[in-house]
Amino acid sequence: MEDLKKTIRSYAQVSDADMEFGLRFYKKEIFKKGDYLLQSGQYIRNFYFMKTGCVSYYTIEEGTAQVMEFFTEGYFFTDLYAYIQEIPSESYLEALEDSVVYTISKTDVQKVFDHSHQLERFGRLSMQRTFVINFQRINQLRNLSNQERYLRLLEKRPTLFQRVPQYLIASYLGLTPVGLSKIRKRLSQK
Amino acid sequence: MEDLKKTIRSYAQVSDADMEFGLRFYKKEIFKKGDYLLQSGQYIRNFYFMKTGCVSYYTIEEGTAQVMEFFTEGYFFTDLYAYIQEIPSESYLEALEDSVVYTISKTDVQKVFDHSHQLERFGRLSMQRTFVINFQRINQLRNLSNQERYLRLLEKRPTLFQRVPQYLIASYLGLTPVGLSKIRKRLSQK
DNA sequence: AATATTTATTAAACCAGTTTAATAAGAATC
DNA sequence: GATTCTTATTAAACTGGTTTAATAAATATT
Repeated sequence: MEDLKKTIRSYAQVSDADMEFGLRFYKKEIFKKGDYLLQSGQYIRNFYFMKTGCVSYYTIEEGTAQVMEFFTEGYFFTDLYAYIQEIPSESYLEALEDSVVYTISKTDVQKVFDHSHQLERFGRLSMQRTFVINFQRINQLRNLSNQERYLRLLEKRPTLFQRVPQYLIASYLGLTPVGLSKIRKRLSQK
Repeated sequence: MEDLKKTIRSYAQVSDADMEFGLRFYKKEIFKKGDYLLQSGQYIRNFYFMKTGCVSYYTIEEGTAQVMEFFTEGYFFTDLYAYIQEIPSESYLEALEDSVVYTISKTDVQKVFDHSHQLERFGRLSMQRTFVINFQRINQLRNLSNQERYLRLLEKRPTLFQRVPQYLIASYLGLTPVGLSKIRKRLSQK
């Protein structure tokens, strides 16, 4: 769990004792391609850390998947919206590849935060990080064209395009497969 | 500062001693209509709580204002993006009405969190609340039509339409004034 | 009250996406 | 290697917005 430890310490100073206390609650889990970590209607009880693999986070709107995010190596993830509010999820977490994760239950997270002010701070700061990412996301949705968002994704997460079918990337960008195909054609003609 | 106190306690249990400790750092400030609490290029050093009034939070993209949010009574606000990252702001906070706020500096916030685990928890939970709101925002940008978003806003914050000029609301919805006018016409014809 | 300024609507031409449907290309399975 | 299934592209008609410009309505100023 070295990479989990390192990721936590990239957010906040945590003593060895507190770190050990916290890490004891994490368990390793393995999902096969196609497995669901979560399905719509279920309560989400766990937080995840992606060791290796890829999980898509999506809802289904009027019959078609709307991909919110692709979680890859080093991501902390869950259905944070349902997790925070303790409401049944309206989303899916599906392994797009065989994936290895470390996972901790929400009740254990609470124990960890109660026990350690340092780890509660980690919790606050990782929420802040999530805020920053979501803020950028909103800005990009508002201020960039679809073509620009496609180009940014290509630049920022180039490996995604090898790992994930294009129609899911189209969905992630808020497009239809046809729309993305048009953008790609337009770009290739220059 | 009763309403500030009440709002804090709506997030987390806070003892009278800790609450008193925290509130001592807040100062009352008054802004006149048209005043800037923040301008692009400046560092934002404070967190605000809106007692009475209205402040718009916007960037300028290619010469035109892009309104991110209208902060009204009971809102905690700042340019959270620049605040968290301690980078120069790219945004403006402008009073659309004479406004009374309570404000605390970031360094004092840090003091408060260091001193009180309960208030650090308030900090984490208010970040969570912000996450939930941003998440809904992203979902609405992705999944709703402009018309639907207009109708939701009308339903959720009806008083805004009396307080704020329509072209700013158009901007908030990610539209041009012409676009919003068309939507309103289309709706009125039914 | 008259005038100037700001804000909102309308019209016309345009554009980047959509939907539907057909086709082509690629990957998996027998 | 042929067949089937999945994924990507293309075409055509359509749609909900955009831009620009003119006009109308509301608000502020003298």
